[in-house]
Amino acid sequence: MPGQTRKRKGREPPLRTLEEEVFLQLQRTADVLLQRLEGALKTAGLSPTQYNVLRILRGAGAQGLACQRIAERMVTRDPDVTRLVDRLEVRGWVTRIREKRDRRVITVCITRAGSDLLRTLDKPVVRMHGRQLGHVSERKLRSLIKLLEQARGSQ
Amino acid sequence: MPGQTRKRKGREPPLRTLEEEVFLQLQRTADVLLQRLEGALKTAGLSPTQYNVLRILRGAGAQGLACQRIAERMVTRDPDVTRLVDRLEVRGWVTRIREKRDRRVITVCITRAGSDLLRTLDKPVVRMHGRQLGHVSERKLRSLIKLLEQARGSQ
DNA sequence: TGACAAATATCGTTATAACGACTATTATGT
DNA sequence: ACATAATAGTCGTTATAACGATATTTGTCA
Repeated sequence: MPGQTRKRKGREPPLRTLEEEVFLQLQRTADVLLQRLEGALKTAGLSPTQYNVLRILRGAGAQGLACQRIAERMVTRDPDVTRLVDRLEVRGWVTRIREKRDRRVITVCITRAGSDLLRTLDKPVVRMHGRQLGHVSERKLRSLIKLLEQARGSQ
Repeated sequence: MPGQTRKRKGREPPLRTLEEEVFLQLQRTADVLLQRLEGALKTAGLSPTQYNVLRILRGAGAQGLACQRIAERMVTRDPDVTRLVDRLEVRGWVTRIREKRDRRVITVCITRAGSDLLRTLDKPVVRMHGRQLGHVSERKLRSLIKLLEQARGSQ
């Protein structure tokens, strides 16, 4: 990691600020936890992003969702929903429909196969999250959520 | 987001657990803060990962660091340090030396140009982090760090 | 109505990440 | 000393992300 505290001759790199420390811890923790999810999804051939989109679509139900609405709800931004959906469509997990009312809009729906796939993942994913964070008390988890919300609140 | 609470006919998706909620908040917050860093680094043509490696190398000083040591210290894992270093080398920010003592090892050092580049970024990055998290009290930031450490402690 | 702006999605291209296989070098054990 | 394993880094390939530019359709307003 950068920003050491020990002295060296010449110009030293600046000390790390508390804010930067938070940033680094956050990135590091997010990465570690993400790796676990990747592991749980690997058998299904899904990336975390693809999994996220399928779950969004499952939540949307039969009426589906426009691409832009999908983008808004994603955990991590991805400006190119088109190709993300492309891959899901090729594998038969979603379908696309061009809206008649507003022909600019494409509505995406999860298929039966997509729902089935998700269902096989529900329990493993919940278990994985349990193993991952089960050792932290509920009180602390709630506190963590609050702090995270605050941390990105200023955006 | 997936995992709604409202009822629907047929099988409903399972409710979201507290652990999963923490996971999602964590990913979301990490992503939002990362975007800010990307913005601050864009003028220099650096990605957050490249920036991270340069800072690691600055911290290592003149003696440099083996590729594997770099990988260990990175904020987010990247198994392919080779090509990451390739790009930095092409742009003149690092140099590579094959070690005589153990010829399997390549030691990477930051160049003067690399250090200069980092120095121009130091203040903007600190300021950016300040804007990003300055509205959260020091006490809360410290609490957040502790919780994040705990959250990934079980790995 | 017609010109122009805004919204929506798609696609071309380049850069980077991900996954393995591979090479070179050193350590280990008999 | 030699075969074998372990270590460190490189590279080939495929998939995905990032950045713009480009249709297409709809809304706005003079």
